[in-house]
Amino acid sequence: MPGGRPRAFDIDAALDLALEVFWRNGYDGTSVAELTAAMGITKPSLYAAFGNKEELFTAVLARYVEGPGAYAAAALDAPTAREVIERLVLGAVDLTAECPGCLTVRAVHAAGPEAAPVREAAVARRKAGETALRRRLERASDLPDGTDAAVLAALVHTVTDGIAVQAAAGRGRKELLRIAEQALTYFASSSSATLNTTDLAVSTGKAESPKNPLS
Amino acid sequence: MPGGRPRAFDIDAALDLALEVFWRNGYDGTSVAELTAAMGITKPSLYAAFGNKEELFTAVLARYVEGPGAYAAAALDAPTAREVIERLVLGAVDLTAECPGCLTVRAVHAAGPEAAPVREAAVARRKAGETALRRRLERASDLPDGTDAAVLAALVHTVTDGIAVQAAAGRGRKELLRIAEQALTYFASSSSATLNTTDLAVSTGKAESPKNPLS
DNA sequence: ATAGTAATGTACCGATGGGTATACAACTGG
DNA sequence: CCAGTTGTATACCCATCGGTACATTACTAT
Repeated sequence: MPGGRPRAFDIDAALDLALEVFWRNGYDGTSVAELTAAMGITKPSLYAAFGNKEELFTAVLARYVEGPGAYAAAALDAPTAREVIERLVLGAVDLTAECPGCLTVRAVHAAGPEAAPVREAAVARRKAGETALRRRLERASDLPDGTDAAVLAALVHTVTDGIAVQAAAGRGRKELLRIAEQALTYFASSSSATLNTTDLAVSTGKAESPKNPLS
Repeated sequence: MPGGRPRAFDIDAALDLALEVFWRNGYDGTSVAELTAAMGITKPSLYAAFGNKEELFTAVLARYVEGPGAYAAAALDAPTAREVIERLVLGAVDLTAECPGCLTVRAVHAAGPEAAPVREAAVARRKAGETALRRRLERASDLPDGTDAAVLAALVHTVTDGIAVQAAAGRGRKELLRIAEQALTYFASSSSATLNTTDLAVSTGKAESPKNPLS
């Protein structure tokens, strides 16, 4: 029954353009004027279609995980835990090398009380991804017995976050790749060398751990 | 010759107060009004003493590395590479757990052309720290032969960056510590298990891409 | 045709951003 | 006491911020 003037732009295409801007400049580093310029629409159109800047960002975030971030979900389908981790880490390099920085890493750093919903949305997305990884690792058969899947998932996440920061700090793709490979070498060496009884290395079985020498 | 009215506040104390604000909100998330409020001075005093917001930030950055960030330089004095790395990683936990996020990580994400000098200053500081670590690792005797000190230094830096992001994303100190310990376990296991190049860990050269499906 | 609806373009809103002009207050050397 | 100098306080500058009012345009249903 409803008529009305038809929208003169494609919602998803506009979201992709907005994504690019948010990706490069972060949430609070992006102005609505920049968004409308990039999207090729006017402010009233933006507000009519997406509500406001914050809602637009959460829509962009959803498109991000289904688009550029889809590799992460796909990585979980790899046959072994090691390959899952490898795909995640190398995928992080590809993702952040092409356009420095990671949308959720930037979003987590959004400042100010008015950006709180944005931070929370980003944290929720990150948590969901990490939980999925943890579940996948729990089902894995190629990890040493006693491996704490939650901690390992968090560590992998930490490494990919670090890669994103390194990319944002100007590190080029080649360097990022070497860092990623080095990290994977460490992961793999532990994974295959469970019996590699080194003096202090193998606390793998226990959550008990090295002591903290710092305050 | 020169007289003049004496400054009514202490420069270093003011810098510390500014540091706290920048730390919590990042460079472009912090307004001059917030700064003056926190520092207990007026805008003209701030501009007279520090030049402008950007110069104030670089001064704060210098104080950061000599203050809260001093643990990083001190860590290099540890007797072994392993202990150096341990101190750096655990130090990152302490640093970022108390006040979520890392000043330089945030600064690297500062947006806009006018923040370019800030980004560059942060990148320079980070690079200097990493170079110092690399030099220290080159002198170490407890690393496997053939270890690439530059890559290892970059990886450690990547992990500490990741920890900062995790802290900013709301991870608590206890969790951060477990992640850090897990990372150290991997480092240690390889450190004794020389060049444990496992079969597959390296799909290396391939730029096989998750690829960005969006325009 | 005409009524109803929804998107568009222009032009604007108050609030806040970084930064400053100007007048005054507090110190120094003569 | 006075000139020179330098920090402080009030009050203001313009640009930009996120968000909107309003009149207009383009469509559907009757």
